[in-house]
Amino acid sequence: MESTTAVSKVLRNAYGASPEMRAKVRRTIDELGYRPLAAARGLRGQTYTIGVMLPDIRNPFFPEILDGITGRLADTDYQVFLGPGGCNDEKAEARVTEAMIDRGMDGIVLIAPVSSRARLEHIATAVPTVVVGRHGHSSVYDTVTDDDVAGAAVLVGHLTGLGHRRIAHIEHHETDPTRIEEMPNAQRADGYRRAMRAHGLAEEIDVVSTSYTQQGGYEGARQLLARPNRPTAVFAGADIVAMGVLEAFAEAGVSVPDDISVAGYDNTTFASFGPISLTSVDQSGHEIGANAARLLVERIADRLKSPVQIKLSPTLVPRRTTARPPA
Amino acid sequence: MESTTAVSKVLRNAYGASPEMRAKVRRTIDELGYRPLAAARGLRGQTYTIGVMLPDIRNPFFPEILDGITGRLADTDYQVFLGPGGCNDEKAEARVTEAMIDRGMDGIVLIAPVSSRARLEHIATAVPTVVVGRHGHSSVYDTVTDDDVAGAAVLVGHLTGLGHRRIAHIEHHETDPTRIEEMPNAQRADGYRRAMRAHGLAEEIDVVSTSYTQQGGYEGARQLLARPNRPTAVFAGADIVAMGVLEAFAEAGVSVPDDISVAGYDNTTFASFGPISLTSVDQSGHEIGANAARLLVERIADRLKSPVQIKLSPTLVPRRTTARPPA
DNA sequence: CTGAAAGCGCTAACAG
DNA sequence: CTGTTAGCGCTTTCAG
Repeated sequence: MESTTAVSKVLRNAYGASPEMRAKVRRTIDELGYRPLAAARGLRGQTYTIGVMLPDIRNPFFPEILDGITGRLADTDYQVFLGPGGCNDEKAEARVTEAMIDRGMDGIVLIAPVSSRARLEHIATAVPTVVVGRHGHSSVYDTVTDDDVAGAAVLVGHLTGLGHRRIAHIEHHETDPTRIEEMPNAQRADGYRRAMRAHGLAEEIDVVSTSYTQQGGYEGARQLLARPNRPTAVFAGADIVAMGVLEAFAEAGVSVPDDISVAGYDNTTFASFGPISLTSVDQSGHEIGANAARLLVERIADRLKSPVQIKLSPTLVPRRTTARPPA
Repeated sequence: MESTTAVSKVLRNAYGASPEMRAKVRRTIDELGYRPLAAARGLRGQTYTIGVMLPDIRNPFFPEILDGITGRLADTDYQVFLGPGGCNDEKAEARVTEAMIDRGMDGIVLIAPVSSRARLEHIATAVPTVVVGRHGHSSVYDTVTDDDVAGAAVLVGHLTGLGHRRIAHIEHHETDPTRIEEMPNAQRADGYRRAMRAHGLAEEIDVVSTSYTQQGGYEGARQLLARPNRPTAVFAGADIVAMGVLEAFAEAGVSVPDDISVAGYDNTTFASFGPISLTSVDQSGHEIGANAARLLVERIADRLKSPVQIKLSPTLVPRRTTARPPA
């Protein structure tokens, strides 16, 4: 007769069950359509559940990361659940992460969290954690990021290569000092400044601070249009920002790229959409996700292993919104 | 001394605890930073977790529904988690729903599921369920849908009102007989046919069967362009399909709306984006989500209550891709 | 290699 | 109104 212990062992591929016993149990499980209750398993062992916090469902870049994560985890027993983490809202972020911890999740992936460093470490102490999209090391969690400085540089290089000099940048306004170091938006702005200087264009540096939203792009573009000496190219910190820029330019009768070139960052589906065809920087979200999942599984296996930082290289995707500046 | 029972009662706002006791317990909970383990609660009572299955993260219509759900649940103790349910993949859908049941979720919302009727009823038998976006009644689950027939009619009315007669429709090809009755795509195609007949345009009915993807829209548009007698307006079954249509038309040098008018369905952010400005039908996703959440909470409270079907009315959002047909 | 027994953190019945 | 006592379904000792 199969005991509950035997079933448990088979389920967990644990040591101490004969091949015959395994087969027999497997057969019976299939016949009865038995499914172990993950919540109960969690009380003693694992829940086989991994939580992914997405700050903004609407951002078309995140699905790429998610695909990378689920793809990497597809062959395992882990199930991924997404926590909707209210855009740029620390409170909402805290609520979701607490909820994940309360549900006994085995590990969590935080995508571009806005919480303080201290909170991230607090979370990582409670449960194995991988942070995506925040620069800056930690002794308790692993990180996977895109090299935003390099991405900004390659984009500025593309524009100068086309002959642009007056290249403006629209950034997401950041006040918090630690976040200035860790957030991708700040890194992109920094990369832009460095690249401009490297090309001898320090005098032309022109940064507009709004936010990484379509509205932010729209407002930023309006400000740039009001300049006595308009830029010939605009580097928007994210594709969604570029969308707002394109909208403002269309409204103002500014032709892209004939009058002004526009480039984004993230290579979202928006950017690749034919009629828009936005030049952008691709972060290879799929790889980011796959790496995050791998690191998380490793950390679940060994919570004390020393943290890893992975930095991936973005690539430029030139399209039809960038061209030579008007003669 | 507070007993575990007292704490449990306070946590659940249950009957049988004096105000003083409540206050005292609350204070101690705060001091100790105690958090109840949801998994353990679930073993006896509820997990305070609600699962939402999204078939496709990338579809910009779904976030609206999600906002409606989370908004309605924000003031409750329920926490929402999303299950990523591989686009149009019954296997993936089954895996996610099983996972939700295994985790002891208190209720689940299925958004536009593709699973068979039998499977939906099976799920609903195991856990309180609300199905969004599938027409057709059930005795075990509630449904919330948009009136797709009415939506198609209002759109066809808009086009005939502009003077169009040759109005083509691009639909998502459906073979399964039950799904033909239940899926929104089939309802929209049906609504289109009926509306055309109602306007005395039975002879002009022209349906292209591809899929609700950008690629499907692109291919459908190519087919329509190859017609000896091109339509003057195209009703794409979904905004994402309209995107593909616009791309094909742009490529072929067909001007929208001067040569051909184009309309979509769903009123996604894509459609509202200025430079695109696609005429579309708004499903009020927020309301759909809010209603789904309400029904689910009610069903969790009383699993035997008789099922409710809510059908919401869509509204037309006319924009710049539709105009009078060329003279 | 197998199975009986204890207990994970909570809630539900019950007795005080 | 309070506290004690049994489990929820699993995993994990620990004897056999």
